[in-house]
Amino acid sequence: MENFDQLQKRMRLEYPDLSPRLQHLLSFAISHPHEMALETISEIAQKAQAPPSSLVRFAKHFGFQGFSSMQKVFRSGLVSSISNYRQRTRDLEKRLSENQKGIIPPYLDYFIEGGIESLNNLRQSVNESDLKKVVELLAESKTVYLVAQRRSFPVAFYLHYALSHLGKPAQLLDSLGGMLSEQGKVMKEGDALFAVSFPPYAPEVLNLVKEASLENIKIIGLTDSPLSPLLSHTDVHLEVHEKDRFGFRGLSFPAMYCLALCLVFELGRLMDHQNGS
Amino acid sequence: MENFDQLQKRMRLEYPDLSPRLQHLLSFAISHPHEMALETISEIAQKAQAPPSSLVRFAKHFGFQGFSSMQKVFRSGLVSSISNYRQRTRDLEKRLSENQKGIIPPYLDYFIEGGIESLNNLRQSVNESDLKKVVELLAESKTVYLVAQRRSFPVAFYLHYALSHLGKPAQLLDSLGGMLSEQGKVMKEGDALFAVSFPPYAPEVLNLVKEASLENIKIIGLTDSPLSPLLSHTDVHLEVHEKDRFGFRGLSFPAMYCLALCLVFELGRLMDHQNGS
DNA sequence: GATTTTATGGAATAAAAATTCCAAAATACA
DNA sequence: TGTATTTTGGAATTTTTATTCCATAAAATC
Repeated sequence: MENFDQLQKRMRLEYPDLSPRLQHLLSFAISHPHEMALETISEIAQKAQAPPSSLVRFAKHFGFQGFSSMQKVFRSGLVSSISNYRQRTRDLEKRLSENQKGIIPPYLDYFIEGGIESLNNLRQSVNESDLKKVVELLAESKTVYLVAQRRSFPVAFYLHYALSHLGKPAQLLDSLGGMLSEQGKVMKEGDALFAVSFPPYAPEVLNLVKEASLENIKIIGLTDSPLSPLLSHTDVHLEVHEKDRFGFRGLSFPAMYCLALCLVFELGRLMDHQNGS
Repeated sequence: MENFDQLQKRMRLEYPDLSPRLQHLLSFAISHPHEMALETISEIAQKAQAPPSSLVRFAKHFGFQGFSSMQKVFRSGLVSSISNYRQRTRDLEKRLSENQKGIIPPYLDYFIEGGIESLNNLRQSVNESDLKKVVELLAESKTVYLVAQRRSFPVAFYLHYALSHLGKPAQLLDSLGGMLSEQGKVMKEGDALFAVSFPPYAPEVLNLVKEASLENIKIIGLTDSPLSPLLSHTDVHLEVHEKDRFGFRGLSFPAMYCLALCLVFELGRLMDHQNGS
């Protein structure tokens, strides 16, 4: 019997020649191998948003007698990935314990562990009522302005993208051409300013926040510590503590993005709810 | 639903009080969890040298409705050995679907679990030699150009920030004023283009990549699937599969940022090493 | 050692899952 | 624009799988 890796390779190769539906199923199969291995044809069909018959057709296209025989290959792949995974974990543990000083590459696992730890910490560092308050402020405000500089900037960009897609009026204060302060002048009472700032706290952001707070604009802060200079001007703030790796603290910000995603999601729900009722 | 570890514990405890046949099945179940999880009742019956009805009886003895519901627990145990957070996610998903009306569920936890799962998957989806190749390409190139649009843009921005801080000449092609194509004209042989693209793949990025590859610029791709249109022009590529949450697939990209951070770190090491020797 | 109770296997049945097939929709082609 | 071809979804059917039930065997109790 053909093994899982071979099958996957073959599938990737044939992708361009498939019909739209089969392409769709193929990309589902590749990104959800566990589901393909373990669930029944109708459960998979539901998740992949396709009828069961298409899955049978899909299997047949790749030369299987039917869905079931294809699933066997996925199952064998699952089992072998388990042994690989266990092996890898053991290896990593061994290397780490043998070699406390210089960890031996690949470092990727090490960064992954750090990311997971940051995410786990997030559970504790964010309290539910602050989160709720932030979402409500965002919902109430006419326009949400987003500001961040340097390494925090991607978060603001990301929020701007997500809010816009939600239909929430949002403006990114990107400091294009050094016009940050001027960009900020557009804000009016009833708007909210979402400021993201991590050390070294950019003074431009701090200034903007100060000015905005004088104009009665609601300020939401996203930062890393209770000592952040931002906090004296915010109406609500969320705190995220990222785990550092070799001094690269929070460069990858998994917890922050996760929190941002959650915010947007909750805002979406709230907005739906308000429209619906 | 009871989880696999709890079940196993309970089974071991009851062992002495079971009938001979059930004892026999129990020891089979414990020593062959994969079979219990994946095969059909009759296949298991055959391997365990017992009739199928005994397996049903076995399951019922432990309070299950039948064999199938017990098998689900074994399956969840199988998967959780790959990523032990997955079961929790499933439980959460189930709770969410059971309770769709107005509860205040811990959505943040749900996104956290998703992030953790993405990070865990990253271990499997990135292979070491590709990663190494990317780092080497970055090290060799005179200038690294970064391109991405829309929701992928923050990653490119982030990489630009990190590379610059490392002392690696880097340029962000940000499409400011719609000048993407013109910005790309600056690239010369000896440079590298790092393109990030996730669905819906921005055509501008694809075009830029095509043009660059004609000019003998090394192309590095960061994308989500082997089916990405980018891939036919890249010299190396890295693949990241983000877990989706309520259809918000990869909006928060924890795995991608983690990978990017790791890349930068490895590049830094390589550069240090080359300068030092 | 007879009788009651419990355990067991396997055939019959029920349930679930996979597959087939056909009509309708979409697409390509003339 | 009409016709042929391909693709698609879903209901009907078949196959597979799980479960029930009962006759028989084994063990325990008296």
